[in-house]
Amino acid sequence: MVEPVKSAFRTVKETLKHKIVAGDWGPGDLIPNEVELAAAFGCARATVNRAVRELADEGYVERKRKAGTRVRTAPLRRAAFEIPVVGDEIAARGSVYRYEHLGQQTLSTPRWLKARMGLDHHGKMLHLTAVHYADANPYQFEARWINLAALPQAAEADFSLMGPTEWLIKTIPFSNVEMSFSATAADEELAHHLVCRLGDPLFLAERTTWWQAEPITYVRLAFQRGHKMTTRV
Amino acid sequence: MVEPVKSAFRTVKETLKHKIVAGDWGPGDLIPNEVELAAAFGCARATVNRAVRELADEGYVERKRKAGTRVRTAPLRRAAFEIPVVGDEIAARGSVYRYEHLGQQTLSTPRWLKARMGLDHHGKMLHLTAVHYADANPYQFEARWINLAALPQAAEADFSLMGPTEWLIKTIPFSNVEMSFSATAADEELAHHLVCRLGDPLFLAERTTWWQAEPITYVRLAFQRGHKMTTRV
DNA sequence: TGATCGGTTATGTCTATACATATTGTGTGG
DNA sequence: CCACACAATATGTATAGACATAACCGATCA
Repeated sequence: MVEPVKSAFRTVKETLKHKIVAGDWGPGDLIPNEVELAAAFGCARATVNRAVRELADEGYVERKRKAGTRVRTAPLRRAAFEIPVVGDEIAARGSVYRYEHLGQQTLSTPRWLKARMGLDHHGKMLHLTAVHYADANPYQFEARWINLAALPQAAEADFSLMGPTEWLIKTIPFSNVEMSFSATAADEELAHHLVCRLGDPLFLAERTTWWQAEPITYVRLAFQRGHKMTTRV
Repeated sequence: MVEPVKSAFRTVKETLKHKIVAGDWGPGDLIPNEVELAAAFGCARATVNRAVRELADEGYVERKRKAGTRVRTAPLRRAAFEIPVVGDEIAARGSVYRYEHLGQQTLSTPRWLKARMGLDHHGKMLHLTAVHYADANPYQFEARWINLAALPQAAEADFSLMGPTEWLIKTIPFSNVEMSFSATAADEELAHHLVCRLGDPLFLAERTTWWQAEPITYVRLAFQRGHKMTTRV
């Protein structure tokens, strides 16, 4: 547990947050304005401003000019996940990570993929499949498409040594991402590689990545049976 | 698309972010210090500080006293979801929301639930089941347990009118939550209520809620076949 | 009645300045 | 050559003061 360093704006923030969480100030209630709070806490308005601004960012209050600051009526329920690289995730759990490159081929872009990536022109895709292992157990099956029109270097990369995820992070470290999560039934391929039965329910993550508005890659990650993705808010 | 209002710190932030995303400054690179940036942008150091601090919060850079500010080597991949109340979610998609309360009973806490909620003492739980509909179609099956030791009022609440989620938000608007997502196979009950086949893969969300360190409720939400949870980062 | 125009108010941002604090690097003495 | 003290440095926080801006509210006028 990291105990945050004391500082005036943190004290103000924690004090106000406590009043909200404990219900002293209920949803919809107007809280004192910044000048009053600054006087009450004996600090500058800028200090109160930072405290209350952060509470607004975190979804505790809503602020409006002239109208003042109110406790949110419908508190924001946000879930945030850190998405680690699969190798790091497995290593962090104390297991040995192994990556098996199954194969790659250059294909013309399937229709469904063009729709998903928002591509209008024709072009080639590099298609890769791989399995990620934790110790001796298959952990995740990866099926990836890389847009060769945007990333021609991918054709020359050697994905038997470095996984496509690592290679992509190295090549374009900052990108925009759309992720979606769902459930799917194991087909022949998944059942074989993840060592489960045909039709078993599997947790599925899909991710499309853009770099400067250009679609780069789409990946479909099927997790081992029973996998859970967890977060604490 | 919301075009953010122009302001100096936003300009600084966007300019720096662009340099990072475009690769002008690569991972690990040291960026100019606040005084230099302030001079370059012709603004006060506090303005630069806010810009860079927000970039650090968003995972673009790492800051250390005396050592300076560096572009993150392993950019944080975060996925954030807004978790709406199911009724609002369905209404937002333009469908008609309907809620069907199936039943409720008071039970002693099962062993698995005590483990999950971190309860050591014995006590009663209110167990509820319900189905949420979008138009005529079942959307989500809800199985919920409410800790009566922490929330005795729940025993008197009428959950045929107001869904347990709404009731809980009203009762304890601000709480801590642990969520997890996985895939499961439809059992008899789920197949019946969600109108799918036995064994169909379903997307599952589980949520445990605490209020001031006290466990309040655990809920298991099974979504209609094919459901996807999507987010854009 | 109703639309419009200012004035008032609370938040939003910015500045200049100051001191605190973590961390690095340097130099000194053993 | 190492340990330790100390200076240098970049970020972290706080201050008072100022002006900007959105939004509410009442007054004025068609």
